[in-house]
Amino acid sequence: MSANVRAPRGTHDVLPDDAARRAVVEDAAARILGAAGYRRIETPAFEATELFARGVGASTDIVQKEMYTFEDGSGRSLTLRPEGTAPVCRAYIEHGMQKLPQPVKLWYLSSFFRYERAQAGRQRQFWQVGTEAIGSADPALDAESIVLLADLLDALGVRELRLRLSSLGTPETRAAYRAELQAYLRAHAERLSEEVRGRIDSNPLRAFDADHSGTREVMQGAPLLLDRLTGEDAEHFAQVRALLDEAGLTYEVDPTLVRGLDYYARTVFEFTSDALGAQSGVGGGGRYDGLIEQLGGPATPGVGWAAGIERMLLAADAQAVGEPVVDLFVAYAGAEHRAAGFQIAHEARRAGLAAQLELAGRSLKGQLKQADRIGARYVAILGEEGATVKEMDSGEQVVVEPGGVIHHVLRGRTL
RNA sequence: GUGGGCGUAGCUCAGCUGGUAGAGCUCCUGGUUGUGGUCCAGGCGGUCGGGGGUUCGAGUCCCCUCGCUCACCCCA
Repeated sequence: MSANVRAPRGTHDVLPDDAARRAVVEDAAARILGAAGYRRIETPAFEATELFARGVGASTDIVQKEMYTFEDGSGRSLTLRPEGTAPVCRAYIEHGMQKLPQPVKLWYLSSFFRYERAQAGRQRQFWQVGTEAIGSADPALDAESIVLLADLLDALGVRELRLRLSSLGTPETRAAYRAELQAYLRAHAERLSEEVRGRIDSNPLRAFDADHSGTREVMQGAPLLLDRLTGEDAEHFAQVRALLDEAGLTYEVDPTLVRGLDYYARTVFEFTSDALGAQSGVGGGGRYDGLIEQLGGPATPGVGWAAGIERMLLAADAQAVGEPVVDLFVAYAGAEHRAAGFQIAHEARRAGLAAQLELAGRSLKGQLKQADRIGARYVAILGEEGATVKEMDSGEQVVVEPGGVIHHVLRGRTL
């Protein structure tokens, strides 16, 4: 390894070409979510550690081993945000948004941080676009939320998408089911993998995801949460499904769908793309009706999702991003004309043109080459006879007064 | 944290059984004493990831280490 400093593991520079593709994502999100009444919010990049410990759940991998936690100068424990829902809920409480018309619909596009081993589609600093709709338990809100994500993924051309859907019930149902599942797992403990056995207390639901053959056999006969939903929860789920059906969305009900954060209740969903590698989830979310209360606010329902920018782009057809337009490149035949060129380039920009000036001391030949590379439509060459304005496509050129360059280009632009 | 693969110029790569480094592309200059896209010539650019060992000699062999990458785990 060379002695040069590199970007830390799991981080990367967003270079100009990539930044242009991201701008497409941001524009699509702003358009689609804005049309549905969502307004942008941005929360701090770091928060009190306690927010995530309480909000995300102490037993989750995120809290147990993936947080970037540090002390600031006064000894406060802070953590780089590993996800977006808890911070937005914190902001909802802190700013008294329960006094606004409900639901409060918010979206964000921010970076998040998790200390994990990087691989394709998984970075230590990653970007997500996400929504949170807080203050209503209406199943229409769940369905609308899912449809919005589907629209965004569709607009971006994300390939080979699949939507999985389930319901976790209310916290009470979930707790009762959890006890039932734990009892079942304990009864078959000897056939379970060591890892799953060790998680019976902390996260029994995850047993459904195990690859271990003995565990899989046991899970074939395990009780399913979907079968234990109360009448209200079952009805809520049925209404979400009916609305999605009506919207023409294809999905698969997967009773084993488990999301890795503790705050989910009732509806949960995840979009995956088979065009991706092992990290196939492009976006997912669900309802978190108990979270606001958990964080010290009034009992308030909410639903939201997050989608990974890097993963959406990986799974999307490479969309050609248009080259930036350059109206004018100002070249000069000798250094004594540089000051005049500087002024013309500046004035051209004030007149609304995209204008660039030779800035590297190239030979005239090199300057024309540069103008060609950046796709300039006109080049103004300043010299003894005045300004030679050359139209690059045709190669035609005319000599004008230096003060007439901008007028000439402006006229040509409308042709 | 655990495995597999890979580390030679900015990029893509070559370098045979060890003899001390090359090509293409890019960039700059010149051919055209003031003019692009083609062509020709030249130039810039590498302690061959790092350290140690074997050897008269290591980019080539051995050991260690760091990094990148894919996967496990988990998620966006």
